[in-house]
Amino acid sequence: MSTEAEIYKALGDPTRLEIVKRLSSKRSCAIGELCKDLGISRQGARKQLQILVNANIASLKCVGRETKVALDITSLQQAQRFIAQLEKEWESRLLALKNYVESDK
Amino acid sequence: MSTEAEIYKALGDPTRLEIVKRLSSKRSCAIGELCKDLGISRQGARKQLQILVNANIASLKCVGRETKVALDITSLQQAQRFIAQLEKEWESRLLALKNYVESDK
DNA sequence: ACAATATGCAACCATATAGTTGCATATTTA
DNA sequence: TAAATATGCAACTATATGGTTGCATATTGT
Repeated sequence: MSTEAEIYKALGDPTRLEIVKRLSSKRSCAIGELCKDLGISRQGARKQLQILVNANIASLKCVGRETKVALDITSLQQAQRFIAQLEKEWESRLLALKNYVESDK
Repeated sequence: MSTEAEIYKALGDPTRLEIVKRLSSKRSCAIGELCKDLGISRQGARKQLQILVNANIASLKCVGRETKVALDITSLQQAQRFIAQLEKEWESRLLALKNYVESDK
């Protein structure tokens, strides 16, 4: 399991976010194809992919001589839930403040 | 306006995420108070705060000799919408695949 | 006025990060 | 089998990052 910070950190780089965007609209693609799209070296792309894999945002599967990359949405959902929780606390605090102000009328 | 990657990058550090958590349950607090809670130097906390401010996740307001820090949820909401959009694309792709497979029966 | 408090700015440091290149290995195809 | 393709691993580099300390400045309380 990844921590929230790990997941956000993985998403917090333009190259990796671009990878995630591309994977979200593709079924899966090979590393070689991906690095051409990104305009960086294969090894550069591979390093970023490993970070996404470690954060459970992407998964790799060897198929013959290719390595297929696919998106894994579980961490993305975890990240989303975390923000939703923050917003919930924020809103309940605002509500408490509102009640306090109104009780003072 | 911040890019998605900037927002995630800002959230992708344990110290900054801790700051965000604390701010979500507090109305606002001074920098001095915050750095004591975090167990790091005031300047260390200040640097992290500036990153959150640049990402529109926190805002600063001078009040006398204090600087009050408050959460700004607009960027958090933007980050959440971005993930929601990714998931939407992901799901529609899965649905298309499902339809394709079933049409093949 | 003066001490205490709360802060900002800048320099510094150790480590992490994003990318590169070179070389070795496994799979496919001719 | 030999060439072409797709990849992994390791070393290297320049820059970014997270934190520190030192010093200057503004506000508050006695």
